Amino acid sequence: MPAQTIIMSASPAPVTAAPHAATGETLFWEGDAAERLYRIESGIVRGVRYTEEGERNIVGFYFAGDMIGVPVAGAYRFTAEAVTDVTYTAVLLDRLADDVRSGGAARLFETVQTELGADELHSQLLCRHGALQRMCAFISGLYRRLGGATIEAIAQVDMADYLALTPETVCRSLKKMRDSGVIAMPRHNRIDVVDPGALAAMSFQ
Amino acid sequence: MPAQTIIMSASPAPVTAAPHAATGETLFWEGDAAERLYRIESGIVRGVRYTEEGERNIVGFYFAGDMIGVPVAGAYRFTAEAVTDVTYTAVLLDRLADDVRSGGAARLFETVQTELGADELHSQLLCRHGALQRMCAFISGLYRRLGGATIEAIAQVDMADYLALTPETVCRSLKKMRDSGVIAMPRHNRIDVVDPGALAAMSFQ
DNA sequence: CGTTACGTTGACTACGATCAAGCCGTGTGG
DNA sequence: CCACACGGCTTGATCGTAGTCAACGTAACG
Repeated sequence: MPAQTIIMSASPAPVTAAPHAATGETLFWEGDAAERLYRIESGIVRGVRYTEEGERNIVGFYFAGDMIGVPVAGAYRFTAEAVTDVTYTAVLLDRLADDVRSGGAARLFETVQTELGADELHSQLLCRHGALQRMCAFISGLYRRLGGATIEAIAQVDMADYLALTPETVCRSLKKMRDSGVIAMPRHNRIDVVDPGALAAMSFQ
Repeated sequence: MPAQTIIMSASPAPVTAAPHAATGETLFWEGDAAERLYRIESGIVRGVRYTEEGERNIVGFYFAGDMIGVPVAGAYRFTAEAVTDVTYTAVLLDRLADDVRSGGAARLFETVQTELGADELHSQLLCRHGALQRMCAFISGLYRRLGGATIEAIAQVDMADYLALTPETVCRSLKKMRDSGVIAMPRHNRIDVVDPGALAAMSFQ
């Protein structure tokens, strides 16, 4: 069950602690009626969808500053699960409409940038032929997005489900990247980007 | 150069002929400042993007009723090219903001449904392993979207660039589908869906 | 009528999925 | 505290499939 905490209507003075979701918890479920958007304040969230055949797909990873939960036909497009401990702010849809009213055309699309951008990125990654290039492009993208050399907490299984690869292939690709010296892995779930330039170069075959 | 015709501000009485783009013409360019959205009235449009390495990617096909041209950071996300002759309506962004003002939360996301849905579909297709399944899912999706048994005018090269396959593989997959009797191809650029059920079934391996 | 782009077919190859086995780290119960 | 089990990671061997290269056929257009 997702955490149901939301920012209540009118209590501006003392900002209570931001709502929180522990590792593995679900923020919202695919298909549920969307009442609010979630703005991630800290931590990592993964967007999950299950195919008719029962395969798990990851549609995106989301980070601090991202706004997720945009509905299609009133329902959430994917299930949002906390990869790490996550703090977030919930924004009621009605409240959002007010914002747009005052913000005008420019603000109109701000709220959907995250999901539009995430989907776009996902397609671009999947278009790359070659497991190694896909992995390099993925890690390179994370490196830029997170603005730092260290990527932590994302399981290889999740990368596999995101990039439409098998866990074995992900593992082998990471090994190649280690052997090439573009990354280091002090622990299994931690990737240090050593040579960002070479990493980016390897994204384009 | 794209057709620059737009619906002018206040002339409600006699509806002039809808703006028109001939086969191959460009409606808008990736990266251009987005001033208006395009609502397709008839025909087929493809969304195109070129990678840094010069490869052509097709990000989506759009049909009558679809609204395209949603900007990210003020710029169009892809180039829109007319696959067939196309008629469309241009909606100024300012006008759109007015609409949202009067329409409230529900209308807020209506304008982005097309692109959000298209990106989602694209990811789902690309996630399928197996060229035949990908092709079947693609054709099956077109069949449902177009609400008819006939799919015309989409080149195999375009399908290849959309599904991240080679033209050769697309051709061979279509041949298999012909041999299985799920589709017929009276001409090279026309596909008749003969057995929609079997087609859908083949989408899931 | 020639040119060009697209489609078709075949032979070969490379890459990633699959199957199988073992390893490691974490968490739980005796 | 250790034993054990579980999930995730790692490595190897094999196989199938889609990419590649090459050649030819066919439709569309000026």
